[in-house]
Amino acid sequence: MSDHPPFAVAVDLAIFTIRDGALSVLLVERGEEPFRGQWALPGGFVEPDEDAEQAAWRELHEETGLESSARFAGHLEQLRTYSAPDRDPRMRVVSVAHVALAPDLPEPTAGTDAADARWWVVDDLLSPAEATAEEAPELAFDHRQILLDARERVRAKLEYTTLATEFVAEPFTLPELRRVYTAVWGSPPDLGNFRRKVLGTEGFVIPTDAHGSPTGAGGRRALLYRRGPAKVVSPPMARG
Amino acid sequence: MSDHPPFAVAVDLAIFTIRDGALSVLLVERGEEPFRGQWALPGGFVEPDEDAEQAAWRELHEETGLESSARFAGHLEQLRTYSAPDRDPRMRVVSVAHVALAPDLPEPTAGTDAADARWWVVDDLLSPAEATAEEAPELAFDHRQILLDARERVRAKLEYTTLATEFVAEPFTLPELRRVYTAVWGSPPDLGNFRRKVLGTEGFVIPTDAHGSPTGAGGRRALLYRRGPAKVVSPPMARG
DNA sequence: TCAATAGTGTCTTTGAGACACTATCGC
DNA sequence: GCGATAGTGTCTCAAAGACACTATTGA
Repeated sequence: MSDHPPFAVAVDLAIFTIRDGALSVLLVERGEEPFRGQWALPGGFVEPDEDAEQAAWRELHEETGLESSARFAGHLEQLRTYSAPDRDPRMRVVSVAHVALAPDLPEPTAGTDAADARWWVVDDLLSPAEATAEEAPELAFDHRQILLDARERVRAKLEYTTLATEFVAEPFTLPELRRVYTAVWGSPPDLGNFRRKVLGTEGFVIPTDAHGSPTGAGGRRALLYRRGPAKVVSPPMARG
Repeated sequence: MSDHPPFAVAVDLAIFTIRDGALSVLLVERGEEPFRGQWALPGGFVEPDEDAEQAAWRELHEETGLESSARFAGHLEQLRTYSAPDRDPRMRVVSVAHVALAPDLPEPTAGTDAADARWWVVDDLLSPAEATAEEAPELAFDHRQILLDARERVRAKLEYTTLATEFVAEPFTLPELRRVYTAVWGSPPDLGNFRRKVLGTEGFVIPTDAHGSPTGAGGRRALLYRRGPAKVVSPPMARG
């Protein structure tokens, strides 16, 4: 009972954004063993002087290439810890997985130990039917399970929090915000009911007096909003 | 980036039960440094051949004294991981905290490295107003924060899951189940509305044809139920 | 003027909140 | 009978679901 065998402690990140109307996640192609050449969630080891959340922020900045530039504007939270004894063939590693959300991040650049990095459509990666244009790779380690859990966390939190606003850049329109729900849940919430819920929830969004640009050819210009201070939505917005 | 400093990985448990109508948690008095003599959540180090959840189950059995006897019947789930660099003065330890629920566990016996072990009323430990009969000890390490997070997890999960049934032994009456909500949320849900919700949620409880014994002196005998297969309550039961 | 998108109004249904009422027990 | 607890019924109100309708833009 008094021994405490050494472990390595890592963080892994499921970094989500909405690209072309689809929930997407950042993966890196591993440049080193194990799983060299396979795609994985970005991550790294926790340093001696930082906690897991700080390590996650650091990795997030490194992987998204926003290290030196302005601060990352999105949301980061701990998901859960994965600790199966054989999850890393090299040694005993427990991983504290995190979920990050961001509006419209730039195309990533490969980090120091990654051969490549790019966005993938989450449903392409997780759906068994792989009739999609993209080849959907198997993920390294237990990262498929982490990604499944991360997607479920995001889906659930859209129901009872204002987290969706973290997926859009300010200022944003209500149709943009609605497209976030459409991408995450898989089908669009009713337009009228969606507006009633968002606008009827105190502090969800703050109206501005400006209008957005037209989306395509023709169509009314939507009003622009900013994120409000509210964090929870009660009662929750029901998932389709 | 390629170094991976050694950590110890521990599990800590917030083991809850309802005793005398109050949400209670099991604490152990530490028999060794650091924090010798202070009260703490039970826990221990993860062994090389087990994952965190297995370690949590093992500790749960050890601490509740149910090791050799019949299997523990309650619920166990991961809460979150605590990893502040200075959370343990001896060395770098990350703790994967878990929450466990059980009906009516016996008075615990001190484990190998604990001087004592007993149940505490959670509100006595966490409320700033310490006008209670019990002296409310400061908790060792960051265990006060873990207990706060664990209580909030349980409170939240009573809203949208059938988790409350894990706090009562089968078979149970609806008034017993209602007392679980009363203890966790701090005030009793309306009796009629509570029954409507529980009985109207398919698979929450399964009726038997037996009646319970009278509670005190006089009063109708309540029908007995068993846990149903349902895990979620939708829409959620609103917290008072 | 038409297609496309943004936004409003309203009827229906569901379910929670509140609370009065009835039923069954020990004494 | 009475007090105590278990259980039922019902009125009201808040909010979601469904969907029709109006408004504003570019081509």
